[in-house]
Amino acid sequence: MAVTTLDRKSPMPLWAQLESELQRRLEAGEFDDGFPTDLELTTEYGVSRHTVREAVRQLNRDGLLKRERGRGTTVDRTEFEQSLGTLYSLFQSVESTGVEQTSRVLRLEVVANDIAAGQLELAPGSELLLLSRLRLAGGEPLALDRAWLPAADTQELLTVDWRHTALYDELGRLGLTVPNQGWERLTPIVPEADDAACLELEPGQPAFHLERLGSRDGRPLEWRTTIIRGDRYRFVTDWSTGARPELRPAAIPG
Amino acid sequence: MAVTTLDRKSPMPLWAQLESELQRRLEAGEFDDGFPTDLELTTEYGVSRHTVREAVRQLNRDGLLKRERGRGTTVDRTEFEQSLGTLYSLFQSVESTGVEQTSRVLRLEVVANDIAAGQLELAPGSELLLLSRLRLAGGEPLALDRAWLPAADTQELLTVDWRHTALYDELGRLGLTVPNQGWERLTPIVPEADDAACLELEPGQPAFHLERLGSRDGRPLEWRTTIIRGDRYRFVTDWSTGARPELRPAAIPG
DNA sequence: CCTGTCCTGTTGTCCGTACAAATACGCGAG
DNA sequence: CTCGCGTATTTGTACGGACAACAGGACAGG
Repeated sequence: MAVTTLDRKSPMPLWAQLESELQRRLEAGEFDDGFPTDLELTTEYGVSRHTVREAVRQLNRDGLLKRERGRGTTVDRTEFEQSLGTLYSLFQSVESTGVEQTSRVLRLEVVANDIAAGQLELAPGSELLLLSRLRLAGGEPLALDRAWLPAADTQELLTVDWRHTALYDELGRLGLTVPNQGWERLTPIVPEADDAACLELEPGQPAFHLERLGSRDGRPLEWRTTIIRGDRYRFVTDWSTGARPELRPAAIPG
Repeated sequence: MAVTTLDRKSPMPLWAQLESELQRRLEAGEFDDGFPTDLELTTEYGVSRHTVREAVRQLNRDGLLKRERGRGTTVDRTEFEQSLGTLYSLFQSVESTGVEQTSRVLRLEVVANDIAAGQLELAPGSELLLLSRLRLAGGEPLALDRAWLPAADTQELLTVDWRHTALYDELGRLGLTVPNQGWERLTPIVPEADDAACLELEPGQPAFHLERLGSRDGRPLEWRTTIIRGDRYRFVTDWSTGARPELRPAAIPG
């Protein structure tokens, strides 16, 4: 183990070098059983505690670490989930109200869909795994979720019991690639008649339409469209000064 | 001016007290002609430079200040606008495409509206100033905007030429109170027939409905509802790890 | 007038120290 | 065994100093 990877003659500040070094070791999983204390890092790298704190402060700000006075510094494993975007926060916010969420699988099969294939950068007519679920919150329909994945290497997903689990959790559990970046797009729509019936919406009632592409290092892995009931779930943002504007879905009681 | 507003026996850290104090003075406009240097603040408040930097660091992180080595610390006047939420970023993003924005005033009069009065915490039947505008981008309808303000003290707004100006700009220009906090709520709707006609939307087409309450120090000042064409403007968020998810409207070309 | 140099002011980085506050843990009393 | 207390550990806060990096102005020389 090289302990002195810090170059005092480098134009890059010491704390920045230390930050990169610690992030590298974090991603390598070296600190899964406890992060070093400030004192340990000062002796290990031969820098002052001030420098250590400056480096750790950045990692703490990015949500990779959680520091607690008296307890020490720990690795925050929730960071990735927090960055999963609108869809994740929707189900998260519903769950935080204490309402139980379940899924009813409508379709789980290999299909062809040229729109999804195009988003996944596959040839038209490529075989795709379609997972179509109706998501319920407390027994009431919440959203209609369709996810397309390349059929290659995802055959194991066909045997999963999807009623109480999340797609990414299953991908990780089966050792498949989990997206680490992507984008989402939100539009208002009036659902098709059959979709509206699924969601128990009156015909002609509007809803949110969320499209989502999940990728791993730039390679598309998952195309998803979600229709969210607009009468029971809204997006709310506080823009009080100081707090960053952040849209998060809010369940409407009743 | 009391210079020593810092209480060393308070449980709140010195740097946090200093941060609040500086933010107050910032909003009061005291530093419009230059922000003090670290050294000046240390002598003025009798704390170490470390404490000053910790306080200023927060303000810097929130985007209120911009520090530059050798040059000094300056007030970043773009921050407030950046925190104005969805509505601001909508018009901002449209403007960034180079398309010219204009407004056509539909109504500008004193009315009574119990929903708006309730949001503004006024008695039902209170007199409100209603500013109803159709917002155009490049000649095409973009949004239908209705703003209600307490009629008291806002009579001057009746004489403004609203075609090329923003509500908050006019409030500031006339010396009236400008909101500094608030919230927004986004839902999907199918606009009423006459609203749809205004926006040149086919009947039955969905749109975004944005409701907004702007306040000053907790006192409601402005209730606004905006209907945004959903076929030409969407909310897009990137959730690549590291970058915070941020919804911003995206104009759809064509 | 233009240019390069020096000087000054300002923020960034880095070191040292000390105490406070919160938690974890061992140990003795009951 | 359980509870409470004191001690050790760990991070937060706050002080001090020193030098480096950078921007900008003053100034001499061409």
